[in-house]
Amino acid sequence: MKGNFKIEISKLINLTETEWLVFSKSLTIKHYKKGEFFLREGDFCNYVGFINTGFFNFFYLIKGVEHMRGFFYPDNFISNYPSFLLKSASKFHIQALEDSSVTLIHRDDLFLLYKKQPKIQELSRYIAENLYIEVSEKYESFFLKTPEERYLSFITSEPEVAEKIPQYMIASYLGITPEGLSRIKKRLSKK
Amino acid sequence: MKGNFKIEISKLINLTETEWLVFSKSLTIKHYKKGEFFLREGDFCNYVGFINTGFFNFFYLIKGVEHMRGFFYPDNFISNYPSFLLKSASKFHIQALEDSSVTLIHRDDLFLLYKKQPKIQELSRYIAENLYIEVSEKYESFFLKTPEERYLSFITSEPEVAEKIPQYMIASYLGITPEGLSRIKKRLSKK
DNA sequence: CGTTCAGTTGACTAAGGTCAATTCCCGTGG
DNA sequence: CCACGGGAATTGACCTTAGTCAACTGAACG
Repeated sequence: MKGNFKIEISKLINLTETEWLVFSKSLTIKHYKKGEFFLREGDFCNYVGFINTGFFNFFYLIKGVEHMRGFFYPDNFISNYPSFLLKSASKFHIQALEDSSVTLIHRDDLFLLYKKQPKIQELSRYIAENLYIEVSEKYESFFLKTPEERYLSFITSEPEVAEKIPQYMIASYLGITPEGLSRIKKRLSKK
Repeated sequence: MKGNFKIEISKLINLTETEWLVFSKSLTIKHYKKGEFFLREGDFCNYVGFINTGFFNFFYLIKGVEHMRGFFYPDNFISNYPSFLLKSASKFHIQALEDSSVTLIHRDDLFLLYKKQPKIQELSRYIAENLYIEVSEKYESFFLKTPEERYLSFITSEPEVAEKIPQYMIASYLGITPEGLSRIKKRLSKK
């Protein structure tokens, strides 16, 4: 619940008890049933969330085909950050794969806090920096690895995810077809 | 020169003249000859730069093969931001493709400024956010496009770059071999 | 003129995509 | 408890694309 959020935040910035109280006034908690959408394509993302419990994925829907692009786990932030920052329409969907609980803050409240509390600005800087580092690494590894290598590093680095999602989602996440992944697995099992 | 830097910065944050003076005390200008390195693999990136004039690229060197990953233009920031932030060794090279002039700030000075001037923190938040948005888009388009489509969108969206770099660099940037690009061009010319 | 290196072309190979058929798995209902 | 239905996963046949390696062309430069 909110406890976890506070713990994670305090790893990034030091808020006094009063600062925390001010901050937490802008927070709300929302629950999502499995299958519900945090955000739909075309919508504007007005919130940044922190996942207390549950699990989300995000995907592009192009010509009827879902292109899985990533996952959001507990103790991490969830948002379409480009849409959130640029106030632009989202190009992808974010959907709950399990019943989930998310702590939300609205863009307007966050931007107000930047002025009142410089530490919140520092927090957002950390978040953006970490997001950047994360996506950079994904980007680079995508270039430098074959689908087979991506599959191997996926199941070893994120086994929890790999176990709880169906294989066609994994395939899509790796940028290949279900048939392709099936063959890769077969090939690997022969080694 | 520094003028341009000031103009670009003032698009992002409003600094008073005195704030600017404090800020600019941390800045130095460095010149790079064509071929010189802004950063080498294995080095620690201790600076963020702003390109006044010139042109840089960055690439991974893996088993003797250069993997071109991107370019830095005038009026933009240049750094290996993950290395800069995490104080980790750079995994790639950044090299000047032309004689260049860069305005630099050292990590220590920047971090000090965060405490003295909250606006600088805001600046860094903007920068990180923009970097994130940029690399996210590149990442997504890489997934959703074939090499041929990537080539077409590259030459239409960045014609200046496409014209001034040799074709084997373009191929590497698109994630294909020079031969592959040669065939793509041939295929396209037949249409 | 040669030398050099980027770019092209050809022959061959391997990896995935596509489409269709089949099998597997699991939940539901008789 | 078993039979059935439907989606997920696998398999096979065939195709397309890019990789690899080697040969060749062409332009730049001494």
